[in-house]
Amino acid sequence: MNIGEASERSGLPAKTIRYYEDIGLIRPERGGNGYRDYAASDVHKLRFLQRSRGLGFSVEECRQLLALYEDQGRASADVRDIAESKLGEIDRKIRELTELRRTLEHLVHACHGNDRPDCPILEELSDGR
Amino acid sequence: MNIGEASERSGLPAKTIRYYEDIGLIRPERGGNGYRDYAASDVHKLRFLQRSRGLGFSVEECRQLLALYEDQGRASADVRDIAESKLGEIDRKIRELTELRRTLEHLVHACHGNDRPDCPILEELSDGR
DNA sequence: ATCCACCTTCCAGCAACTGGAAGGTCAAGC
DNA sequence: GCTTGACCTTCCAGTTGCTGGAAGGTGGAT
Repeated sequence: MNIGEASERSGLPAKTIRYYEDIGLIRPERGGNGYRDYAASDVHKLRFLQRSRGLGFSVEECRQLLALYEDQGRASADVRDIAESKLGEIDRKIRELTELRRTLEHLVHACHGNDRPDCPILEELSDGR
Repeated sequence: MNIGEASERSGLPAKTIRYYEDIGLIRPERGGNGYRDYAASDVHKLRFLQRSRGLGFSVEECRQLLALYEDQGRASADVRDIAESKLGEIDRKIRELTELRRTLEHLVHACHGNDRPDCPILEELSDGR
């Protein structure tokens, strides 16, 4: 399929997909006309990139994550180690996100759209906590 | 306190803190010597920025999130609406991260460091799923 | 007085896109 | 078969969000 469809299916802008090719992340086939030709498995990888980039992994980290998928020697202990360390990072991110969520929800509930002056979070803040 | 201590307490490099000042996110006092002088509440905001940036919110989004904190008219419905939409985004991020975690864990368990050729995820991939 | 670790500004470079120009391709309709 | 329009190509420049380094001022300790 052409880049337009790959873009639509993966949720990544065509520009970004071309950029990912420039830096060697995904290497689609080329048709006789010079057009990029994406396989369904490429789209799968692009979606994977889209998700992991959106979650704060650097492109280099994504390259590693992707390598876990692509590794032809698969199942090596090295590869598993990388995956496990990424798992640790993901867990940390989930924890932080959950904490941020709690903070914000607290804010939403405490400040429920009226003008009462006793928002506990703002007081916390001005306390310097 | 000076920028060094603010950096240490917030987990942000001093460079980044100065950059955040450049773009108008945090405006510390200045001492007679021209040094930046951070209040404890500034550090609180910096920590908040550190967390939310690390979780994939853009600087502009962080500016909005921060505004929820700083809003002097506090508790307005507008402010609450922004907070609620951010809550939605956070929930989505948590969901995606959880999904990414499951995918990776699957990989770790399926490919447990030996050379057996039947990694189910790789098969899925080459299927084009 | 002289360290040395801190602070300042400024300017340059990097990562990861993003937009736009200039031009080639292809299926559809006349 | 020719044109139109939506696609595709490369290339180059700009943006965002830092990050490093130079050049120089500050301030507490010896």
